[in-house]
This record gives sequence, structure tokens and C-alpha cells, in this order.
Amino acid sequence: MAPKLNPQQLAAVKTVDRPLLVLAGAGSGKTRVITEKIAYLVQQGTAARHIAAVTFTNKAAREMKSRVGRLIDDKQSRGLRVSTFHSLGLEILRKEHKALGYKAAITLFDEQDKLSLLKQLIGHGADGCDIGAVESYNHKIGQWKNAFVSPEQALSRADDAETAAAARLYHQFNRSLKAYNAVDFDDLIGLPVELFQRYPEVLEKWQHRIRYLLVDEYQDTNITQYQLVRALAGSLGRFTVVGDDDQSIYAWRGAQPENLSQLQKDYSRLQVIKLEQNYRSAGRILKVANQLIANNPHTFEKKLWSELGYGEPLRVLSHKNDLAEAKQITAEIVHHRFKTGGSYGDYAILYRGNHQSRLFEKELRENNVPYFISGSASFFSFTEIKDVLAYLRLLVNRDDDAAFLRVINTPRREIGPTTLEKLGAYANERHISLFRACSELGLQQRLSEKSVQRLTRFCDWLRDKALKIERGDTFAEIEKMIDEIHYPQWLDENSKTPASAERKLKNVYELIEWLRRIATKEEGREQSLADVIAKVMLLDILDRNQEEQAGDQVSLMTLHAAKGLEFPHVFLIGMEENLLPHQNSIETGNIEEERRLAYVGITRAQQTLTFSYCTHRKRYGELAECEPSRFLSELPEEDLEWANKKQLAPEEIKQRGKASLAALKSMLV
DNA sequence: GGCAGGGGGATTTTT
DNA sequence: TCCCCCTGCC
Repeated sequence: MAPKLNPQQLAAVKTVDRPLLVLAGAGSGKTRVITEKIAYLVQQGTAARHIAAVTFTNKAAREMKSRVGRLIDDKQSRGLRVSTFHSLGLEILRKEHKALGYKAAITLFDEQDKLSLLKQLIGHGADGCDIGAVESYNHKIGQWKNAFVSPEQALSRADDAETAAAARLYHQFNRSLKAYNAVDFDDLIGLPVELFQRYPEVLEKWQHRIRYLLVDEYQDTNITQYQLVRALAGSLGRFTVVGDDDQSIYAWRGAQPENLSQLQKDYSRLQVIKLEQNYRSAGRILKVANQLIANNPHTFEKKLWSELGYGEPLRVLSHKNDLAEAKQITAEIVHHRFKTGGSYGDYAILYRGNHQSRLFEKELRENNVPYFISGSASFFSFTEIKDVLAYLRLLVNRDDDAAFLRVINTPRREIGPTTLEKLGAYANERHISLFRACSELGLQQRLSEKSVQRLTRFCDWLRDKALKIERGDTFAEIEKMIDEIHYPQWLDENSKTPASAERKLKNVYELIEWLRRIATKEEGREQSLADVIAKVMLLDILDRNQEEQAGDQVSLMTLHAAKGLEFPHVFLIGMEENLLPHQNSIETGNIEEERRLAYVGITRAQQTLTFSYCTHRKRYGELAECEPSRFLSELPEEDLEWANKKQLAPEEIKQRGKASLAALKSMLV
């Protein structure tokens, strides 16, 4: 069975009478501490339904759930909440929707829904806004939401026309969401916090429900998430948060690693326990990682160590360009695997930006090396999936305008932009949803009789279908619907090849099958379609069978995607100035987060770690000269082995000479 | 509704 | 240099 907990881990598990911060270095067994602690709490008499563990990803939640399942039996763990921040928020919203003025079937707007709503609002005369800058408005609105700034406050604080325009857009955006009975991802955290502030009795109910709170990857929480934690934990501070400031790599997304030190200010009784023993990597790898990260300022000092032996020196490969990098590393992997008789699944290629995977994909494919790219197109981004989900969203919540617009003319119902334009304007004036607007008499004066007929026909069909789905066999009705709307034909007409049309249709049925499973799976209790859709919007179907991804394949992923994972052999590619650290971060002076990114990459490796850099790389179409990353020079020289450094091509030496000559000249001027 | 041409951007993106 | 998205034209 599992080895015994070390003294620090054990202390972390058994400290339950006061707020606890566990500073868990990479590979120090933080998930283990959380899961063991859940089991301990249950054994000490806290009912599982009063315990909640919160993570950031579905994957982490799933992993945690299954590990808890190995420690305590089903009966003991009944009612245990292990979920992401966002699903917890959604659960609260769905249960308390009345207090916030929402109807039951709340729709979740994803990024695409948000952007199209914003575009629509800008197009519809949100004055002073530029449609080309939707992304930046979206970003700004998100920032406001995460800082609890209301549209009114944003407007009154705006000190230039541009910000004021954005604030007005923010106002319209929120009003639209409300009219659609929809929320966005930020609202899933922000609204519960608002709710708890406004209604102390509701908060009390939830505090009573969740008597012990555990938070994973705490360094990644933003302001609202911390507020939620604080509200739920209450003054008693019955919580454990686990985090590592050195692995904070999401500050650009609003994560506040300062939340770690903030805890000390907010909870004077806070206990801090450090986990420094690493169970993952060879000693040499940890030494290198420690030395790199020592270049960052620290509130909490921490030094990883390991009993797994010292290991081989870390290699640094130099290449004449990015193609050579891909070729050599591919060849090395093939060779190394053959030599050691290992599995391709033991290798990972990690990089800063997605574009760096391209040449590797090509090389791996040409050499018949199986590989898996993490973070490529998600199932939910397929148009056929979005279409069908939009139908289902609309069936569940007819005020969901994003779904309405997606579906209304797909497949074709001869309802064109002009009709929709007029319908939209009408709905906008009255602050009602498009569906509602369709049945208003006033609309008939604005539209041709034909258009009204077509709209009415669609709405009637929708109402009828919703009724059948509610009363009858939900999923059989959904399958029937696919044919009723002639979706297969539509796919045929709109796909490049018959094969791709077929694949898309297969995806559709797979989606339906998946939904059916979710509906029936949970504790024998049949769930309504509304429940299932709400849940599914927070998942990605690619999550569903992880095993498919594992297996004998080389993993390719960004450093961000690699957090939390481990591999026997890691290649950290593109170790160059302007790439890692990234140029933009150099310009904004944010080197520390880049260094943490490198740290995360290094600490993924169990046995061997290879860095690589190029002296030239294609950038924006031009071959640019590159310099090795400053991070390489921060590593202990005695643990590195610089391979093929002398392989500089003659023209490179010439180039370098030119560069230093230029530098010399500029110094003289 | 589909296509061609112009303009802008080119990091990371757990939900 | 390449790719995506918007726009405008047919």
C-alpha cells in the first residue's frame, strides 16, 4: 500500500482546529495530503456532506475524487463535494437563483457566446465602441467583474471616453445576460459572493452545509475566488489551503499569488506547514530547480530535496534552427526509447507557446512516432457540437439568445440577417429575449408577414419539443429532433467530404450518448435536462476518458498545460531569450513569472531533463537570431552538460561576429 | 450566402 | 510571413 505520510504531511492532515496553509513544493504529495485529510476528517466524525474540496480543473477534481474513493468507502463519502470553483459556484447559483432574481434554468455563456453578444451590442449602437476591439472589452469587463466593480462604478470612475464607452457596454452586457437568464464564468464566482454579502442568512446556511473547506492550487485563486473561500470558511477558519507560490503561472489571468500572504493577515491563527520532500525527481533536477527559483524574491522560503538519488547531468542542446531542434529531439526520443526499451509515454516535450509544437508534430509524424498534443481543439469547439448544444440550451431556457441566434437559421429556415436585425432591435428596446419578442404583437408591424410566420413556426416547434422532452423519453426525443431539423442533411451539404459529414454526425450522437450517461449516472437519481446541460457546460467531453490520451504516446504541451504532471524524460525546448522569458514579459518587466514557468517545466522531470535552444529561429516569416535564455545561465554550471555547442555553422559564426561588432560600435558612439 | 481582399496581430487560457 | 476575422461585393 501507499507509504506512510512523512511528519509534515501528517501534521498537515491532523491540523483541523485552526486555519492551515500548506506550502507544498512540486512533487511533494499535496494531493495526497488533501485526500488523506478528507479521510481523516470523516474518520474523526465530520460527515462527508459537510466537507468540500475545491480545485481549478475538472481533471484535478476527478483525480481527487477517485483517490478519496480508495481511502474511504462509498457510504462514508456520500455527499462529499469535490468540485471546481466554478461548479461549486454554479451549484450555489442554481440553488439560490431566486434570491438573485434568476429563473431556475440558468444558462452559462462561454467565451464565444460572450464575444458574439458583445459584438452584437456594439453593432446595435453601443456608442463609442470599436468592434475590432471586442476582445479588449471582454477582457476589461472580466477584470471589472473580478474586482467587484459594478457597471455604475466603472462608469463613474472612468476618466476617459474609451473607458466610459466600455463601462456602458459592460452595463448593457450585464443587462442582456440577465434578460437571457444567463451568467458568464466570472459570474459563477462573483454572484455567489455578492449573494452571501447581501443575504447573511443564506451564507449561514452554506457555512452550515460546508463545515470544512479544502482548496487546491491556492496560489491560482483570484480576488473573487478568495472572497468565496473567506465567506464559506467564516470566522472559524475551518479550512486547509494548499499551494505553491513558485508555481504561480496564471497571474496574467488575474490569479493573485499574494492571496497566500494575505491569509496570514486575515487569519492570525493561521498555521503554516511546508512540504519540501519531493517524491518525483532526481536530486540533481531539484538542485537546479531550487537554484533557478532562488532568483525570485520569496515571502516563504522553501527548498526541495529528494531521496531518489542524484541522477545524470542535465543536458543543454544547441541547434542551428528550429527545424534542426525538432529533428534532433525526435531522433533522440526514438533512439533513447529503443535503447532503454521504454514507452513513448515516458517522454514529454514542453514549450512556451503553442506554435512551437508545429515542427515537432511534423517530424514526429514523419518518423511514425505516436504523439499527443494536449490543449488542441476541444470537443466543444466543433461546430456540430456547438449547434446541438445550442438547441438543447434553448429547449431548457428559451431566453438564451446566444443559443437562439446560433440555431434559428441552422439548418436553414429562411430567417435571414434582416429579420434578425429587426427582431433584435425590437427585443433590445423592450429588454426582452428574442424568443419572447417573437410572440409580441408589436413585432408584426416591423416585419413582413412571411418573416413573422417563419419565426412563429420555429417558436411553436420549440415549445412543443420542450414539452415532449420534459414529458416523454428525453433522450429519445433529442435523437428524434436531430432528424426533425434535418441536421444530417445539413451536415452533408456543409461538409467538404462525405466522410467528414459522417464523422460530425457521429460526434453528435456521441454527445447525446454522453449526456444520457450523465443524466442517469449520478446516484441513481434521474436528472432533468436542465441539470445536465448546466453541468456539461462546465466540462469538456475530452475529459471523459483520460486513458485514451495516456498510453504509448509522446506528450507535447505548453508549460502551462504541464503543471501538475510528471514524466520520466522531459525536453524543455526553445530555451531562448524572447521565448522563455517571452518577449512581452521582458518588455513589461515580468521576468519572475517566466522564471516560475521554467521552474514548473524543470520540476516535471523525474529522471532526465534536456534543455534545448536554437541560434536561429523563424519568427514572423523571417529568420531571426536567438540567444540562449538567461535562465540557463542561472543554473549551476557543474550540473549541466552542453552538447553540440561547437556545431556552429560558419555563417552563424559570421553572424555572431557581426552582432558583437555592432554592439562594439554602439558602445563607442 | 459565399468569396475575395484588407488589416491587424502574432503568449500562456484551468472554467 | 501567415492566419484570422471583418467587410463589402456579387
